[in-house]
Amino acid sequence: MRSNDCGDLRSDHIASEVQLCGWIDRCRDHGGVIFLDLRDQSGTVQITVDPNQGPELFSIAETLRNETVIQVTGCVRARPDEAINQKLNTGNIEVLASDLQILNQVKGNLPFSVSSHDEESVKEELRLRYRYLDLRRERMKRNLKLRHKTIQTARAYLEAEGFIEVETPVLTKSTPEGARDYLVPSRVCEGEWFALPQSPQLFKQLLMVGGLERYYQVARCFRDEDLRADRQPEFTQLDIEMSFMDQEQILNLNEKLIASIWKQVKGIDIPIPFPRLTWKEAVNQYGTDRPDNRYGMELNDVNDIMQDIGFKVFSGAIAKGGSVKCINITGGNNSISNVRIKPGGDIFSEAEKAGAGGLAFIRVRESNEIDTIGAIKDNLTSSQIIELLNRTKSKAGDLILFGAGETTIVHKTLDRIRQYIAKELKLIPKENQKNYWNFLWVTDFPMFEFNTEEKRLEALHHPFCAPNNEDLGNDPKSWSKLLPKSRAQAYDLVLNGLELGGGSIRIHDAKLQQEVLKTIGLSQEIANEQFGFLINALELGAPPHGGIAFGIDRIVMLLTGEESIRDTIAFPKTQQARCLMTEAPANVSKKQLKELNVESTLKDTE
RNA sequence: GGGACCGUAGUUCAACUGGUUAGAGCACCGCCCUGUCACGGCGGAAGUUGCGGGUUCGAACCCCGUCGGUCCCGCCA
Repeated sequence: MRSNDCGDLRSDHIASEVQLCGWIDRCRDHGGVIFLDLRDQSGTVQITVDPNQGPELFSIAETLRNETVIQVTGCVRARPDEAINQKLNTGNIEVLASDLQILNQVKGNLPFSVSSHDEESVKEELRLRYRYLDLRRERMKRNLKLRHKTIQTARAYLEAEGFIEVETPVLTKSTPEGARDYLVPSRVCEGEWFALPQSPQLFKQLLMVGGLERYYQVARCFRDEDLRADRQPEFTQLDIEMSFMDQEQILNLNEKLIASIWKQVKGIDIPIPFPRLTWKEAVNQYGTDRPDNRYGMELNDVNDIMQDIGFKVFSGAIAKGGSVKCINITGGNNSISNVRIKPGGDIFSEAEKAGAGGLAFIRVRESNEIDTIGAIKDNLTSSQIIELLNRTKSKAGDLILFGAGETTIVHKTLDRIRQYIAKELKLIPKENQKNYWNFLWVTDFPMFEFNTEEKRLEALHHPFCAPNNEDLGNDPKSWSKLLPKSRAQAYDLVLNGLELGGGSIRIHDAKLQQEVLKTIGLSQEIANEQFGFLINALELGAPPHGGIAFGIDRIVMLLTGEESIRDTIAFPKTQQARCLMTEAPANVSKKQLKELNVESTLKDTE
């Protein structure tokens, strides 16, 4: 149907006869001559329709509207000097049409303009309803190409490293831990249900037991939880697992993988190895396990200074087992007014959203003088003030903000304020600046955290992470005592405050696996019912193994600079997990439900 | 489950404090135009202000409900 792509035509093609297909991006009808911008996947080129080429051709051209699909035959020719358009890659030439076929018309009005010349922002609701039109636009096309390149680069790298891609089931078994499952009723096995995988975790471990040694998969994962800008009910992981590799080797391999993606996709050399923080360091210094450490304002623990002072908000918090921590904002005296940190202010309300009751502050003046509320100032001795200023490395002109209370709330509050202020004061590097891409490994996560609602320990990552050998020791008899306080051989890759991926060394010992399941409160019976196949496999020659999974959608979001992963996915869902284009989910017939032995408990509204 | 914001011609936006016939750009339709490239000129059509109810002499605007979208908390790694 076509001999060339529109966007590829250059001066070299002058005098050659070409056939092109594509969409009308725009037309300019001058009465005597008509210019058509013809667009295909490669770009656009100007088609010139001259009445001298025949009245039939010309009268067809007069009827053309935006987004009509046409086929053009014509001759490439140089534009007159005064008509050269430097803004276009194809701006030196044009195609003089000799024949023009309409391949498809546009009926009625377009829901929105496709041409990239119309940069007006179209409501996302419309973009999603007519996603195929949105995909024709430059932005989505660019994002999907970049996504493709990201995945291709990963495949090439892993191929070179001896990995093989294996597909794992989408219809699988519901598991008790983790997110809510999407369920699929089985027709054949009456009354029983499949679940869609939250990740291929167990299958990839079983591939290792199966001797595959190096596996990867671009795997679709499903989680039936509420959505966010960076969360979709179905999303894609680059899932990797390998045998006979320790944590150090796995991290090395993966930072090379990430560096090669950034090199291929963005042309940027990312220095390796990536910096590392332990989980404990991350939480203590930044209040979160995925810190953005491109700007300062680290958290300072001032419990020792504040524990006995007369200001009860501070000393009382510590007495109850909580903490007092603070961040120093360089030059904050000028950049942040009191109104903003007092009740009703924007910074105060950020603290409130994190669960804080208040937001204490100290303004640092010359000669170690401070300004703050009387209740704090009157209760601090000058040596305590000097100690505080030293601890926080504060100078005259700085502003110190405090969180006091339950330690997790203090961390959450200061983490949130830190990020908010960095954004407000424009402390975050721009994409063209050198330290914009800030990769970080966070390691040594705890194995478990306490779930206060259910009053039991929960796996922080998942219950298949191997504990740290030093923490656990060699005596199985002491495992039940040592496990709850052990660190895991688990790691997360963090980029600019976003978690890109995470993984761990897995347990390959059946006894230890059972002990971990017991620790999170699964009885032996339930553990066997849910994970018997895994335990059996671990008893039949499982190699030491570990791996990682990266969130492809998030990686592409960062590479494209988009603020939502929806813009990296061809057909995403709305926050109500609905597809506006197909209108899924939708009702099914009673007959279908009956076959599946499923009945709705919703009242019939018909 | 909870909080915040949004919904006006096909589309992007406007419409003062509740006050005449809800306006404009682009798109669309008609006419004119041979070098434009976000072409230009003249004219035209286009609206259940998401939907339902209420308050009011009077509602796009205020109130209640509902549907849809976005962001966030809870939830989720």
